[in-house]
Amino acid sequence: MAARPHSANGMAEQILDAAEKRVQVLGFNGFSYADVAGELGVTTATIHYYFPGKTDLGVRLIERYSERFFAALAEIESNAGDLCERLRAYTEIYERVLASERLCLCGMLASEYETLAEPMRELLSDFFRRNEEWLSSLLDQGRAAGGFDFEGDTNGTAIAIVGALEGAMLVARAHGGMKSFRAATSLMLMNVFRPPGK
Amino acid sequence: MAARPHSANGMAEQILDAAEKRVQVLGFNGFSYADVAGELGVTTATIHYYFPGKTDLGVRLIERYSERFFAALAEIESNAGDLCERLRAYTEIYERVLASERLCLCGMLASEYETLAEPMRELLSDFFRRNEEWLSSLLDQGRAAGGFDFEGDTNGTAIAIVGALEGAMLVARAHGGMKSFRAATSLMLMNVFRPPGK
DNA sequence: GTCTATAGGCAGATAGAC
DNA sequence: GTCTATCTGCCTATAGAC
Repeated sequence: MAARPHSANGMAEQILDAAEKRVQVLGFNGFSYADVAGELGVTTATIHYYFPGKTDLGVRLIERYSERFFAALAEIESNAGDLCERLRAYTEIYERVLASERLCLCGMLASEYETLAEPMRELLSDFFRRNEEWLSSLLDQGRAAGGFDFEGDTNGTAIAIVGALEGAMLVARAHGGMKSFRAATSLMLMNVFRPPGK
Repeated sequence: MAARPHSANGMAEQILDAAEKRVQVLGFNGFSYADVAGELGVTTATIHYYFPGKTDLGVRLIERYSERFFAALAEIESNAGDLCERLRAYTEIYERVLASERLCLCGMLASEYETLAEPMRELLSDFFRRNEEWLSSLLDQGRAAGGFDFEGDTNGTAIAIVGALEGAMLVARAHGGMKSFRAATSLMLMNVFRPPGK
């Protein structure tokens, strides 16, 4: 691989890393360019060079987070595990985020939805829609294979799972911690997996 | 009831009403004294007269919301309905909030938890703890009576229900709307109510 | 109780030197 | 690419007149 052209290489990624952490902890309206600049040892003008407006930064944050998130879902699919293990792996993505003392980037942004510019709103909606689609597909397969025993339509169940995990993270931080998050995931998994006839 | 002493009577409540709406839509960091003052036709100095600091206002908002919320739970208990109807009524509290194009005040504040002063954090934790307790009691009764068929401990199930409802509201606003919220509640209710042997 | 006036700080953003 | 310097605007908060 050829050497990168500039010494500044990676600055955009460093900015995204620092901003991402702040959004996941403090929210999009809870951090400033000065915060990020301070951590990186640059001035706010440098941040504006890479991301002219805060919405530009926000858009890239959602895009990058989504890319990684759905890459992780593709990773789950490429692994051999059965459908139960895949759903369990899905919940573990959220659990790892919470363990790092952050919340889901898109969950945080969803709470600020009404204050966000349109480009960010659209990407946020896409994130949840793609989660819903991925889970719906998994649930359909599980139902066809006989391993899952949930009731109701798969789309509704899928979006309910996303909401349950996002909400479990939210509540866990204010009350109950990781223990209450795990209670929520295991309850959800038991309900989906409960063997027919039980 | 005697006449109120001042023409200004009710100003504190009007401030709380206007601020509450803003927190439920925009978040605690998403509104300003100027917003509230503008709606009420007064200046920001008037708001500061009743609530010297924004944290004072936030504390009263949580206290008042909690009083009303737990009064609604007491109302549910005083009505004759069976345990299934009570749990259903619990979810309808959240549904009415979402129908008014707001989110739960405490859910919104939970997303901003790390930016809040300590007095607000404590009251927030109390809100979720009291919800957990109320639901735990309901679940214990339902289990003893044989009407509920969930697995796992009641406290974990209780906090999972709170998280599922909070998260369902959050996600519904960014994607799916009321339809996806209802899917989440009916899934949750079916799981708790599923008759043994099914 | 509510106002005018204003302080003091921090936000996002820009121009232009280097 | 990154800086210095600065702008404009909004924020929370306060002093003091009425």
